[in-house]
Amino acid sequence: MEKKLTIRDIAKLSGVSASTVSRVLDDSDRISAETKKSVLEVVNQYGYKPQAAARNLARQKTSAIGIIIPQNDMNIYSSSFFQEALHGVSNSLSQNGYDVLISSGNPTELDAIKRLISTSRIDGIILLRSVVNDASIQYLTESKFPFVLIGTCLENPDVYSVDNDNQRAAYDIAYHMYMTGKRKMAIIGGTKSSVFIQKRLEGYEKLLVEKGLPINQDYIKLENASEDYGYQSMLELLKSPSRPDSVLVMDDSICVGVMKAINESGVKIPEEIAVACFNESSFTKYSRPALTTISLNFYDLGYCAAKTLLSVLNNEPIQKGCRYVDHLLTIRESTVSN
Amino acid sequence: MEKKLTIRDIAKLSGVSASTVSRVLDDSDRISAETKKSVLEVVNQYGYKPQAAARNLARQKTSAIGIIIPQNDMNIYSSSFFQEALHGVSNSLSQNGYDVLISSGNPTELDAIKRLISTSRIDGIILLRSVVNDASIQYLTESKFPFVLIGTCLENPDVYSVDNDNQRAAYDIAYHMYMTGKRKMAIIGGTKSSVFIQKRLEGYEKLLVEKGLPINQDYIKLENASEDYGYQSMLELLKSPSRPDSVLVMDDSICVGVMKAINESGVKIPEEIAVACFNESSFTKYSRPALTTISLNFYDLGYCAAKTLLSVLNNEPIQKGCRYVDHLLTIRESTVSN
DNA sequence: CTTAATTGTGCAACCGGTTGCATAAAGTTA
DNA sequence: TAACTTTATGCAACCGGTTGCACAATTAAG
Repeated sequence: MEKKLTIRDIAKLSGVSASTVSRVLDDSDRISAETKKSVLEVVNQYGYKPQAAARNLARQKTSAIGIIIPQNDMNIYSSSFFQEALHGVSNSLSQNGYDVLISSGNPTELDAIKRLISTSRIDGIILLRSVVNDASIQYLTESKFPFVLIGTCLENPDVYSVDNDNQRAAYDIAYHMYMTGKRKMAIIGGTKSSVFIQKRLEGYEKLLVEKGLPINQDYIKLENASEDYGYQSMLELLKSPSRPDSVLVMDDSICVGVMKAINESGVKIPEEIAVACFNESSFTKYSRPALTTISLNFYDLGYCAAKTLLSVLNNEPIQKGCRYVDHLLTIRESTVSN
Repeated sequence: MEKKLTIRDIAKLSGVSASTVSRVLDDSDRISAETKKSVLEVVNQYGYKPQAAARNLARQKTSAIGIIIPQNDMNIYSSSFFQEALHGVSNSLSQNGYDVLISSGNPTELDAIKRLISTSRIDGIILLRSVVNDASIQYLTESKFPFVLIGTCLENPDVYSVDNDNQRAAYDIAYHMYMTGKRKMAIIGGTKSSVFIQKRLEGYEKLLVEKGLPINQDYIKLENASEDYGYQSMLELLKSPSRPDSVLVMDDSICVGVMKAINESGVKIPEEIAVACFNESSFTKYSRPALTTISLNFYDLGYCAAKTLLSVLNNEPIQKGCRYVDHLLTIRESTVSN
């Protein structure tokens, strides 16, 4: 590694002062066109890049944002969630000269956040969430540190958040079922205490109401998110006198149990019962029949969250509260016979 | 956010000079015990933390290392690979006051690396790799920038790398097969051009040789890594006059095809044929029967790579070349009948 | 009791950028 | 041509830490 050039070296080489070089790199309009050109030539020739630490110190901002690596207990999301979201965040931010700093939440997430903030390493933070209230959100809100939430829309309109539209997603998948002739839809898995499950239930019910279908409480199985709960609930539904003709499952892991129950009882998919579930995974792709899924676009979530955070940091006027990104309905054999 | 305290504020509050505070925080031995105590009191009381940018500038190091987010084409690894490795890296580094900076390889990985280096944002880099030679490694080697490789052991002993012991892993799984009475083992999936597949083949053959079993070239199906290749290869083996009694599959996604072939032909697992594969995933856990797997410990990979990099950065004497971390054999129904 | 060695602390320069303000040069206006 | 803007650039201070060196205070040695 040869010696690093400083801004004063570049200044000397182009016959101007350091301040002029600095302004050229900032594309200030107080510098003449010729000066800009000649300085940029030198800058490019030597591949000069301002040193981040010096710049950050002078500007009193870090040009970095922080993210905490989620523990794997975010089981509502597919495992590629984090990686894809990160790509989105990183692409959006690097276009604007920002870095992304990550930290495992060690020992706790809140500790990690405090550490990043207190050493002035980051200007803002992006949080991945499935719950509404927790210590980190409260801390950030109180300290007025800029942050954006991914994965949960808060009631609080002062908190910026980016989420998938769970209500719309459930509605879309129910609509698809309806269009393939299904009229007796069940919904399985997850607990009503989660906000995103509530939203999905709303979407499901919205379609039923719109189409004049009855809301049958026996078809709503939302007490637990385990594979076994999926298995047991599906068995019950299959034995019931008014067996549903379609089922929406809230997660692919729960769907493993659901499929097991259906296969064991020899009921035909999708003719006798159609199956669709949330979250794409190797199971949904490789299952026989392959499963129709609603997959959430994690890249966009990250990209949009980063954009939002940038706007906040630049004090740009921006709509407060929650914004939604699109989801993707992948139709496979489990809902459409070929 | 109230005004940030500087080191001079703390100095004033504790009645010493800024340099003394700085030295106290560095635990320098040229400061008396009493002074340390009284300064630390003030520091703790106000929660003072030195500002990273200023410290980095003065010390001429960034206390940060970089990682490029892999594209999802690292299909040899389970999808939790990155996340777990990152946890390992982050935990190891944050204990030593280092930050982890990530970047999507945009537009290319090499560009991302050059950007991070040229702005002096990082002191070192950790690369995730499945191939031996590429532009990034070459660039880093030539510019003598400190880096550690995860996932590939290079021939070049000047490059530090951390990897799973693929040879040992294949040996272990073959040993397990042998101990359950299997004598005719096949090995399926992946191409011999990958270093890690070669290593696994070596481990497989090592066991056969040790136990005095013949190496049957017909049992070695290493031309392709697709699900379909797994399906076709397994069909062939099943139809063969000397049908194997066990099969090691190089990846869980390939194993999807293998399982499909076995199930279609009605052959019993594990009695007639035992199945084991590399990489844990929802498929291997939820498959019926559940699959015996070798899972690589990604957290340890990251942790060990970070430790290695830290040693390099601190010029500590350290064994050059490659080091291995342990893997985990998870025995399930597909190799042991209950 | 003087001199030398040791220990603890402060001064001030430095890291490499940025930016308010002063000023020289060029352009306008009367 | 004098007075007034406007435009382009440089000076120097500043961001908030770190660290070599000087020096005062204390202890040890002669």
